[in-house]
Amino acid sequence: MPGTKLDQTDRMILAQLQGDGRMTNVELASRVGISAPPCLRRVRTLEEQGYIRGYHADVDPRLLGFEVQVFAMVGLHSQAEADLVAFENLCRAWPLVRECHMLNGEIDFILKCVAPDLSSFQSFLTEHLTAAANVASVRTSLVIRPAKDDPGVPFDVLEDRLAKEG
Amino acid sequence: MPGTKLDQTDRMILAQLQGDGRMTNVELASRVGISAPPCLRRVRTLEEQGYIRGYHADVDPRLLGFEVQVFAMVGLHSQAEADLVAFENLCRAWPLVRECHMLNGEIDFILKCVAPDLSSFQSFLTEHLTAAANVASVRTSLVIRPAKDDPGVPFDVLEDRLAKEG
DNA sequence: GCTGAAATCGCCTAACG
DNA sequence: CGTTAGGCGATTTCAGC
Repeated sequence: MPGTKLDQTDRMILAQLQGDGRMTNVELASRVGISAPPCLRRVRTLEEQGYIRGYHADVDPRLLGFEVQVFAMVGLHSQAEADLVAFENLCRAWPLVRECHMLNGEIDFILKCVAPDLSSFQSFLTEHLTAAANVASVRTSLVIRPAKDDPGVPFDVLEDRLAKEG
Repeated sequence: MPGTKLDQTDRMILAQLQGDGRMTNVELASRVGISAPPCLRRVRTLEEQGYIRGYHADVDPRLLGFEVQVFAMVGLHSQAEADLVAFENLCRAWPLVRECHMLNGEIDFILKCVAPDLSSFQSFLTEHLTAAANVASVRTSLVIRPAKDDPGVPFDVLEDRLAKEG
């Protein structure tokens, strides 16, 4: 599906749209040094081939009343594939769970959660997460403060790498 | 700074732009049931007041050659504020570290990292992260597969909550 | 204050070279 | 990939609720 490999213009487009996803196409085109029509064609292709998975406004959870962010490290009793998938599907159904990643090592999953306040998170924790089938252990850590939250991919690292390879 | 409280139209705008940050303003206006000019004014206000922190294309790291995603749990020797800030600034300077959150409990920080491959991550780990001043312990877990990665805030939970309060 | 309607301006996006 | 060109969206202005 990814099909074609990207040239530097494509990578510049991705870097620009990662930085400002609402930029107009003419602005984008001028920044990457081509005219608008081919720029738009490239963007459409990048979307179709999956390089761009979507565009999202970055909304401040705290200002909207979600005061609490929590990381939850989850261990399961069974790591059989069917049981892993079952737990992933549970996570997808829980709106307070925003991210769920399967890990190697002792922790099976890490979950990034938000909640309006501590008590509603505790309710979720006791009534849903720790109560779920196959869940063996849950360790939670409150986010005291977010120190860095950059989107996606470091394009400068990518360019460095490509430069060294030739 | 947040100043005014949001009405339901504002929250619908946020929910829509979180779902598709590149939607045109007329499309957005029709979805939330008002005409384009007031809709645009609301969006600008939401941006100025910090409810919308930015717009970002969601770029696929793997297709761009970042095959490895890692969570790193970091413990520090000193939790004095100056030392915490010093570590946060290090993280901000490391491009492979995409997120850094200060936590309560035994773990002081959790880092979400990306890297082109395992060996470049190992290099970063040994030469930079574990070598950094004040770092006491680092535990890393590779992401086997991402199971859920939803942006921001669950607006359905927010609306439920507001409905119950009246 | 807010919204909506009209008008202008600029962008998007075909078709073609 | 660039240029042209027609249609649509964005944005200001102004009037009404």
